[in-house]
Amino acid sequence: MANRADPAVKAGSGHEPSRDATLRSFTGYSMKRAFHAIQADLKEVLEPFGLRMLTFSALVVIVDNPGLRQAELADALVIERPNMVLIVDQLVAAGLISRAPAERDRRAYALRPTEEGCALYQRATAAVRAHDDRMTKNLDEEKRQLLVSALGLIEAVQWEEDDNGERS
Amino acid sequence: MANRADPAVKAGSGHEPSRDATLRSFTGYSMKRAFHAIQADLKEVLEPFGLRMLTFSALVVIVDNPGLRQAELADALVIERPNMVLIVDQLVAAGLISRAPAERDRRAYALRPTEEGCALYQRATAAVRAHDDRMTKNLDEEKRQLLVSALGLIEAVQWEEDDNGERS
DNA sequence: ATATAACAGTTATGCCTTATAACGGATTTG
DNA sequence: CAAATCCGTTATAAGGCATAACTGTTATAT
Repeated sequence: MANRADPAVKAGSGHEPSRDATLRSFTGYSMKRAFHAIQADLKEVLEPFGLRMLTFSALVVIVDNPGLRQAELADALVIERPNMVLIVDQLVAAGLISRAPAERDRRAYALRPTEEGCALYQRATAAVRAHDDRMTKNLDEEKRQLLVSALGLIEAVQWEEDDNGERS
Repeated sequence: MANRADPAVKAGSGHEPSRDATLRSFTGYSMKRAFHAIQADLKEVLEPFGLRMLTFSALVVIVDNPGLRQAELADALVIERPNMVLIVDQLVAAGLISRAPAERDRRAYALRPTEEGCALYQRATAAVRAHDDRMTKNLDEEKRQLLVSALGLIEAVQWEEDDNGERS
């Protein structure tokens, strides 16, 4: 039980030494707070481009993988298909991508960036890269890569945890 | 400018090497995916206790800081005061905390855990600790602490960022 | 070939989280 | 005392996320 994190922070001393000491010992809590900071900053970064986090992410994947279908896009971004509809709608309405019927399958749509989409992709990714550099400016490159690596390992746990579901 | 991340991943080769390669170069994107995995797992962990992430977090802070006010609790968890009301309501309704009038200030409430709250705190934190260990099982202790440290440094950027052209 | 299952996109719906404005009551400050 | 501030609250809105159910379409099985 007490392998780590044994703060026992109690009030009453006179100054409060961060009232969330116990929560701080949980990786998820620290991640939530850090991600919240990133999210708030990124929102302001993307606002001038008329993009949100999800529309930006979708645009990037579409530019990098022109012609993919909505289901593939949803899979890549780990978004449920129903929630993908509005995101694609918004990108189409903004003239950033086109939703053309897919070849050999009249059910699906092939998503491709327009010229405006490609242009905005360039400017937005540069801005987001600057944002990312700013948020990680207190980390040297080694620590930053270790952070990303650690995040990937955490995400991967869900796939190796109980290998029940997928047959792939 | 091109200090890192130059994927230029295009489709068409035949096998798709993760369609979100560009996004993967952004710290925030990796963090979102990792946090998403943690959140999903934690939700199931807390469900048997009748708790959500926010109610659990609030309960922990209240147990660790008995007698604090709602505004202080909201501050500690970086939650807006209006959103704190329902969380506290839920904890009170579950009989886990008490909302007693504060001394010397008839506006405020002093939040204290009940015995049931303390008991649930013990069991829930143990379960969450196990969950956290499970999610970080692929990280040795050094990397895990480095991860938490890096997350703290990222979160801290928002407080030291005033000299730049950003609006506060 | 035809019935059945599986799939792509969509609609509708609901829950949770987050954010803001505004209010009444209480307290502090000038 | 008057004004500003603070505490908790209500109302409201937007966004993210998840599920069921529906339409057409494609693939599969008998």
